Amino acid sequence: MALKLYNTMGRSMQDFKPIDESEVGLYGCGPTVYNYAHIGNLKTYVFEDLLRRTLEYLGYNVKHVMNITDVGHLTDDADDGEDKMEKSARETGRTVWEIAEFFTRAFFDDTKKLNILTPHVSCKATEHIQDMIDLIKTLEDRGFTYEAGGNIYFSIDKFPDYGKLALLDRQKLSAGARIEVDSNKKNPHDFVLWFTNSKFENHAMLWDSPWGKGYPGWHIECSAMSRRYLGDQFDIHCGGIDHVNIHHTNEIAQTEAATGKKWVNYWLHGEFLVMNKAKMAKSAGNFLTLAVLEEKGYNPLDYRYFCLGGHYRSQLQFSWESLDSAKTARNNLVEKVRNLLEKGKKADISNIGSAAGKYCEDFRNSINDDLNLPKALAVVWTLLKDKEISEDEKLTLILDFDRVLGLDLENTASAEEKADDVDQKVLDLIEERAEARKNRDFAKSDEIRDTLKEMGIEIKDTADGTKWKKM
RNA sequence: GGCGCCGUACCCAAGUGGUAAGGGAGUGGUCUGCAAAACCAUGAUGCACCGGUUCGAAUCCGGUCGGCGCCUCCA
Repeated sequence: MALKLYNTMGRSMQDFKPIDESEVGLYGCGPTVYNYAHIGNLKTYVFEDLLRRTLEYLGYNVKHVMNITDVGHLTDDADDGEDKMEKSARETGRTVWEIAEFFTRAFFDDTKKLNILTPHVSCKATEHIQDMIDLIKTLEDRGFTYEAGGNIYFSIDKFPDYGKLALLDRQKLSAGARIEVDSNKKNPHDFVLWFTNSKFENHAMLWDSPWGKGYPGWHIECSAMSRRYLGDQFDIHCGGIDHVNIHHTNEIAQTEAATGKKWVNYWLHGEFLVMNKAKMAKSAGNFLTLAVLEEKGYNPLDYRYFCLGGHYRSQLQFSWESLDSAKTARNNLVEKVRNLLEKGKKADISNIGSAAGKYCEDFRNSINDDLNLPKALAVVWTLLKDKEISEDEKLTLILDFDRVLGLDLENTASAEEKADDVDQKVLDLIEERAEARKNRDFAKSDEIRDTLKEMGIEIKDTADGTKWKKM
């Protein structure tokens, strides 16, 4: 079975066929670095990571590009809200450049903890201003722009296909229902390519351009940078579902207007994380970062496992209860892999038996089915319970599957085995307790168990002696 | 108001025409000084509700109720 992906363009499941078999071009919209990413943002990056890993698992050579939006964008209101980065800088007494640097680093710290593969190219908007200017000039030369009130606008009426991704032709474009329309716009859905007219003095990020000193509109950066690194046409563009209507719609208009060619073949969008019946957002008061989860004792990979439990195209309900269940499940999985590592030996995947091969096929069919990771996880659990499969084969298959799951099972399972960083005192106490148990002094034995628990060490008595692990 | 999506057990969640995956929790058991862990067993005659199509519907069609998102920066 070939890889099938749900393409937002056309709203249908389609067989994936790359433009060039030797390299798949993948572009994902990256973060705007004015604040920490919340776990809802991170859900989308986990999804994109699963997409990339799936493609690589299936043998494709992927070129993954992601932008870093380090030019500020507007906080609210049509085109005249305050710039998010400037606001963050003003509030914290740092420069916008420091803000961008700080939160870019924080973002990559988070993705690393989630075992998200680093994009082959991470490109900053501020380092590609010239590419954007060039693209705007092309649009200008081709007659898609107009100047009004000091800003350069894209005229959507010049681009007949406008809105095909978002099915906008089926919608009545009723802009201005919630915000005041910028009176400079010929069509309410026109958007700014270049601003020279900022409402705010001391706007720190300004560049020279043929239209005057100013800064780029938001949508142009993705068009310009994806084009630089992936060319005029490439395979897959993904991002959050909220980008369908405006951002991706505008990107398509700009890029296709400039090149005169179809741009991207597959558009994939990740659904939102939902908490207390609302999408996660700072304004909704349900803003959780990965750091908060860590403070509460969760491993970032618990959150990754949690994301694996739902399909990327479905909203995922966050609750502490469901995160707990993901944590327990991941711990159980790691425990099983640890046992397999102790007893089994990793074999060559091509030499497994036919019964085991069936699981390989099931797993592959699951991810081929538009990245059905919940189903793929079910395959893993069913495999673990199957008594017909040897432990060597189980280990081999699961470590192979983990190339997609990205749970870092081999390292996690073996790392927790190491005793290097444990206090000698802990080992002494365990020894002392064993002695007490031998003498049937259970009061003392239980007391030591409590002491160890306070030290963060959990113990269990098995037939092979007492085992312990960090909680 | 327009557009898109969703409603499956206590929780999370697959399943889009052939008789309900998986995980967590719970319960019972084995083991244990006890505990924990582990292992074994166990859960929807049912898929928001009503009607229709069909030999057959969670899945298709119509309606009702409820929820989410986008239309404004947003993952």
